[in-house]
Amino acid sequence: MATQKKQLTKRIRRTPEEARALALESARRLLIAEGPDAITLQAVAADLGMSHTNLIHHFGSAGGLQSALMGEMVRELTSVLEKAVERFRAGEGSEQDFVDIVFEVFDKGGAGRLAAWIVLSGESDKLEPVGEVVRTYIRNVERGADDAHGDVHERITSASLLVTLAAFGDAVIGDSIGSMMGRERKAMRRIIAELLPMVLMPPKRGK
Amino acid sequence: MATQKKQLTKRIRRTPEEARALALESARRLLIAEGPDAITLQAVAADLGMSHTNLIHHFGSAGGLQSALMGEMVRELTSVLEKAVERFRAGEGSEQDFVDIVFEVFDKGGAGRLAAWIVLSGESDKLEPVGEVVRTYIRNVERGADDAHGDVHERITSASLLVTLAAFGDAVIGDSIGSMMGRERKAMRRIIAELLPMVLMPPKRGK
DNA sequence: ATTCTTATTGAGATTGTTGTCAATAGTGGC
DNA sequence: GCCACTATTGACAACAATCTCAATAAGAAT
Repeated sequence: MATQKKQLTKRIRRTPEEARALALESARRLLIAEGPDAITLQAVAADLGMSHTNLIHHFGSAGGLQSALMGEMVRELTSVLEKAVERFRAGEGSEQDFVDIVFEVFDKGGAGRLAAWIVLSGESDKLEPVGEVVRTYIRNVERGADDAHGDVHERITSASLLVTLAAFGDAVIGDSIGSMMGRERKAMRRIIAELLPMVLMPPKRGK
Repeated sequence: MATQKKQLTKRIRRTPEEARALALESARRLLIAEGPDAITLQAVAADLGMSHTNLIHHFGSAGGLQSALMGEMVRELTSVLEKAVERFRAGEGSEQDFVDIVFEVFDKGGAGRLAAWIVLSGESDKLEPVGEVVRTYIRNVERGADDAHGDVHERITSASLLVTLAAFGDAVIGDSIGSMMGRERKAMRRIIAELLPMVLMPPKRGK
């Protein structure tokens, strides 16, 4: 029967949803600002002014918090991608617009650092929902495409690969690489946007 | 005067260089196989069958080991890049050969995971040596290039950006993305090699 | 052999993180 | 007001990682 010390500050009682939302928000800030290792129960709790045991109460464990964060960010990423792809298919934006949106979610949204973290910690399967979006996207575009330019499937997956990898790379090391080469940060986006038509509708080669 | 327990196994005495080399080798294996968090003094020591205090003796601290590993890998990366660039400039290989070499060092060499780790842990300045290589490369190529295709500097940095970011992205998340799209791993290399001439010698646009 | 250097080791001390457990205090329902 | 539910907390245990320190042993030099 251990006795408990007198309470110093007033408790703030939140709904479970709100508590979880606050924690995930804080964890994401930490991820983007200081990297994956900074996401500890203590750090998140301190950032929110609550005890770390409360986080365990809501997420079950430290791993639970990590998984929840990954899940949330993957959901957000897929959602943004879905909308961007839909707009592009409907002809409501230029290649540059599309590329910008993808680059933005990987960079500012933290999806790039998130993906790097997930892969580096050996949990690649957590990225599967993104794969699902990509696959249905490819299927949809194929249905609406004309067959004038050879293998439709190949062209579309090539373009997707190009944009995704470039956006990812740009988000994680674009800052370093850009400053090394003395180029402004947006350069990569322009290059990709200009190359996109070449991949989607390549000039006919020998056939 | 604490007494020390009897020695169980024979000590293996190495030269400092050999001990450091072994440790770095082991640390690199751990990085590639299990991610940055797996590189602990204990894990490396266990892998080598030595005590972790010995690693502290040779590297000063856990951070010292990390820095040494980063330094070594960055040196190797820059060296490989230098040679590849030199060969490509001398016309001794196709675009595909060049791209393959860069992709390979980022992937198998672990440079991709290394770079991601460095950036995620906020030590981007450790990548500066790579920047130096890239800059002298750009200067060299500019000197030998003909001026027929507009802004030489812009074209060359664009191509470098493209290859570097793509190789990095491919090394870190290429496996996941590739399997999501049901494409073989080498697809990205082919795409980049095909696009390279378009960036280096773009078809003239309106001028 | 003897000495000297230093690579190597075991034993704690320390710290940070995760996790358990019982006690406490908001909040809504009665 | 009273009660049940549970979000929240403090105390403490368990563990892993880093690091200090003195002791030890391998190899070279003399």
